[in-house]
Amino acid sequence: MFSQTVEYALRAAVYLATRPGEAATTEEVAERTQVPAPYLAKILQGLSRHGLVKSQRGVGGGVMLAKSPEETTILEVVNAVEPFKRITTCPLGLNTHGTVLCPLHRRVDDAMATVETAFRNTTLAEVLAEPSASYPLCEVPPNPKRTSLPVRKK
Amino acid sequence: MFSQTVEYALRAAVYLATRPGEAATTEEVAERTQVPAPYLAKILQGLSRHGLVKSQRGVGGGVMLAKSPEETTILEVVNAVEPFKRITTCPLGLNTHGTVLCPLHRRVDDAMATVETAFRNTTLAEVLAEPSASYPLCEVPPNPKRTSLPVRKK
DNA sequence: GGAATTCAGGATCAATTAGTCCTGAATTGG
DNA sequence: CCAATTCAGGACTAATTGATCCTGAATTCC
Repeated sequence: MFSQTVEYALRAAVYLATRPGEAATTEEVAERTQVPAPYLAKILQGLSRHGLVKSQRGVGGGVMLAKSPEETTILEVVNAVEPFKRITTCPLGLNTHGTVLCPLHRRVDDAMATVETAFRNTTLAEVLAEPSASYPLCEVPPNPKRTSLPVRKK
Repeated sequence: MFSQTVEYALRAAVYLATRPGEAATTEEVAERTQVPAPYLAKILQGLSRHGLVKSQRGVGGGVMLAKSPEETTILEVVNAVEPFKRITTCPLGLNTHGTVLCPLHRRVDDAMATVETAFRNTTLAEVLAEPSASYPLCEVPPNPKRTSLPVRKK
């Protein structure tokens, strides 16, 4: 129901939320979220253009959330990569009755509205705070803060 | 959020529900639902294979709902063309914690569950019965019953 | 300044989805 | 039986989505 890209963007956002104010490299996020690194780079670019994350080049750089996890909703993340498109006019193009949707599209749009609202009301902080048997990304806890430069592998 | 194919299948199903027990040709359904006829033919084939519609070849043939509109839910239609895929296991593939989803995927799946339930609880008859300012497919009422063979155009 | 690091952006490729077309088989009516 | 009708199914094309790769620009450290 949601695209691969949305799924990837949410994973990345949640991971970044575990390290607010701290830059993580694309490579690191990719490993922790199990997303193909080059594709994730594109997605993060998109989030950056939409002002959801800030990026910094060079040694010690990377990407970090632009706002706090408390202020970032998962709807914002979704909208940044793939605008949540509600049904506002008749999909058949026959706008013979203004903005009133037919019963079919009314019901479909109602379902979408429910999802949109749920996503609007959920912040990254809430996702992280939720008591659960598993960590946010089905993973072990986040990396420790980088104090020195990471050792280059090979 | 839903694919074009799902949208088309729902339109076709709703249209057929306006004429229960009566066969409509693919061409007729395509015109009334504004769906490309050859593509709709494929979709109806799928609905037929899943037992949602019955088809009949030859003069006077066409497709009709296999069950009554009261017994056909929009979830059945959706599932016939594109199975509603809930999140049952960790999408990261790290099934280190059985069937417990992490908080992120728990919330996403909850949203999907809401939609699935709404669709399961809505029949085609309910869609048609809903009082509204517009007809089910943003259209004029359905064609009258075919009493004689339709005149070939051109 | 130079080397290493890290993101930005474009070009490209592969896979999936959407849509078309053609031939054949079933059915009906003369 | 023959012609018209109508769906079934396969082959094919086009558009979108998912994914990779390469070059360049910004940044840091020495």
